[in-house]
Amino acid sequence: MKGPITIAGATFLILGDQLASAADELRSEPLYVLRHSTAHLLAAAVTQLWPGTKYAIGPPVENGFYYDFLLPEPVGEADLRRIEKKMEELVRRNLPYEQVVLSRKQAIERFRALGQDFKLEILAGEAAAEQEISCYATGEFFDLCRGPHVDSTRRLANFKLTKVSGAYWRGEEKNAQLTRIYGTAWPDRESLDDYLRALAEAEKRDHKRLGPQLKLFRLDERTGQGMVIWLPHGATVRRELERWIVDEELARSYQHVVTPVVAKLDLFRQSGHYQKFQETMFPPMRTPEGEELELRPMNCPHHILVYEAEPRSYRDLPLRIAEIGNMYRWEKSGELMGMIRVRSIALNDAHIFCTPDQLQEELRGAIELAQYFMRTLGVQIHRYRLSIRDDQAAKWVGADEQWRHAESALAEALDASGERYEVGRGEAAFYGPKLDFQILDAQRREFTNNTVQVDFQLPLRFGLEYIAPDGSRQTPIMVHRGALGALERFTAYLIEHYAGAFPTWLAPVQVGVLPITDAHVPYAQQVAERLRRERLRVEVDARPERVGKKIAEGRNRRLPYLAVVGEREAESGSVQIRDRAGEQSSEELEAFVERVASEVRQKRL
RNA sequence: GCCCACGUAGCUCAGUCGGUAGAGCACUUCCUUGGUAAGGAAGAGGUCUCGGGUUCGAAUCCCGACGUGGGCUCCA
Repeated sequence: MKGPITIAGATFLILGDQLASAADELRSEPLYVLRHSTAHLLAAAVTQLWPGTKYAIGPPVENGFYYDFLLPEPVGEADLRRIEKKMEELVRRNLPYEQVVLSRKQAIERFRALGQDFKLEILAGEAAAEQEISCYATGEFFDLCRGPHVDSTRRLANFKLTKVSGAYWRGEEKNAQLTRIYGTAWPDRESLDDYLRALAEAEKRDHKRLGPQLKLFRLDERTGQGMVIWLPHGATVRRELERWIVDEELARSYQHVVTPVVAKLDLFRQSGHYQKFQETMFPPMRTPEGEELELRPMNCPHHILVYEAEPRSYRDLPLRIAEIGNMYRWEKSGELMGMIRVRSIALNDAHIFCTPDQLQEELRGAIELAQYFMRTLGVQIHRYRLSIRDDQAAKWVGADEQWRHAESALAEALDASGERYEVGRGEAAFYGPKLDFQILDAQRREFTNNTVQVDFQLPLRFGLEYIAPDGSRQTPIMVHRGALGALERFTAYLIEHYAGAFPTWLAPVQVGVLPITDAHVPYAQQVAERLRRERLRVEVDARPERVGKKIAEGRNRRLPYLAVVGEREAESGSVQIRDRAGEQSSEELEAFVERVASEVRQKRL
């Protein structure tokens, strides 16, 4: 399951096993060694504090490390301080990290004597082939480990334990749940402090904090979990995005449709969603008349019905059916997160029905459109991932040949785009491989923002056809593609990306007009009216407050422009403009109107 | 769903050993009409998430439910 694989003549590094299976060069990186050794230090402290603890694995990860334990009693965040103290004590004792190479038999005996069942499992599993078993001893702590490590615990000074969570042994839900303790570790005090400071900064851009603060959205338990209330400001941002998306798609020969969020359950039986995706679907509704209705988890079946609305000829293809489609997924309660992971989802969705000859170009077009959207918004795709099957056949539907065809088609389209990408085995959709556009949130957690998928299955399940030039009936290929992604997740991402300071064209309020005294309110209203005639979004702050306060608040609200108007401006028909950078300028009202209107037209960043 | 936390005014948060509720901002009213980052005063606002329990007495301790956060699993 590890190592490079080859698709369509190109070779890719497999992701998904994180650093735990890192290549040998990576294992010797100084920072990797430091964090890996700190993980051992953590385990040494924990096993001293809680004798009888069984330790599982403890790899370095981005910014730090963790170690998984089966503890004799529950351990929580309140215990972290105590564990850190013990770690510091071990650091002061200047304990060496000593490599001990044992024969397979000796190793098994040793870990059996220690009662370390997880290590025995590893010896019987992934380390089964090795005859010489590398172990490391640090004081009384003894671990199965390839190393390398630092020479002594005294090299480890700049660490901090950060959180406790549950984690399943070998990452499988049916296995025992272990206690995972996370920490961060750095070569020097400054790097540690910088990292902790950056975390605190990231919290300030957190969409869960900024969203309610800027009145963009709220979540209320009375709507049910994962159901977003888009407040007027957030709805404005979303509406601007939607208008833009629809315009751009219409310009690329997409046809927009509107379809309902509820359908008979049989529709999802036919599509296969109910068989393969059921645990992510809301339970069916049973009507008094005995009908079974289902909230749709995806829009594809409805778009297939659009395709079927009339007989199709090859001349109709490619047929690009688009919708900003609402769908509902029953995500488990613990999986929900702010607006990034929700249960009511509005996807910038489309299904392209095409011939095999057209597939390449359609995939490229879908990739380019997504990139155009991202470029215009000044956001960056963190990485591209080609998600393919793994060898657990039960998870996937369709013939091998079609999967291979689909995988190579995506790989070729990606190659043509010139983007570097990685391969995610086992990350495919149940009906076909996909290309995932990955983004990072403020805390550098990775999410899939958008996908482009090739699908041979659904057209077959629905018996879709088109008449080919020779008069024969052929099955079209379906491309499922997002471009912007889900509006909830993407808006959350934008809030964090811009730290709430949306580009003017997206800003819920673009200009705040601030009269200096009551006497200037009529002129302020005039200015606002003029701006509104250009379809700009304006607010007049007519409260009897000092202009300094109005400015402070306008800045807190991240308004792109504040127009201060007083005696001078009213007389000369001008505005005193203050932008978000704090730059001030006096401008003729007409010049300002044109400047902002043009900035909005150009969607300037 | 699972593990670990958390839940006090609209928001951010204090609240000691169990003794009956506090601040700042926001809101309302009054004063102030002030030219570029927060004027002054007063007022109103609470079933301390909900339900049980322990106790003479619970925001505080215990149990459960609900919700939120960080992870795990899953995923756009």
